[in-house]
Amino acid sequence: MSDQIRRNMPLFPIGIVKQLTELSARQIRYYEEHGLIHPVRTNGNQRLFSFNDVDKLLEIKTLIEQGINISGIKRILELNEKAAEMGTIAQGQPAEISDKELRKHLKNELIMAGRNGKASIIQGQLSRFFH
DNA sequence: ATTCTCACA
DNA sequence: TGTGAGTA
Repeated sequence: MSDQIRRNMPLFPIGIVKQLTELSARQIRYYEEHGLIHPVRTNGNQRLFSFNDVDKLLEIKTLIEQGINISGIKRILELNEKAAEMGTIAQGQPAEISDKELRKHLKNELIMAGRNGKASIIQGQLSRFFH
């Protein structure tokens, strides 16, 4: 079983996620409403969160504490995904796009995010692209 | 005992 | 965001 499916395996109910993240159930549900996380539903309509969801919520918590609004967080999360995808492509044997173009895209994404919010936190994820 | 949705003195 | 109501 790959790590991907392992990390996305629906495992815990909101009660446990609440303790793991120290976020209120209200907040967790609210963030779902705004598309920040996508927990699966059981037959009884109860949410089941994956390890990735919890990890994501922890990032969201950090961002919230820094005063970033939902839309800002949404954009940062999207950038992380794009960065991850590009990282996969960049590392894969058949480089689909040149390093030059990759950096160009990321730079634009960063500018976009920086304009609307106060987002410079993702540099940790992107630093490896800017040597 | 838990979680869910909805609504707001 | 908190919180209480009424369910499942």
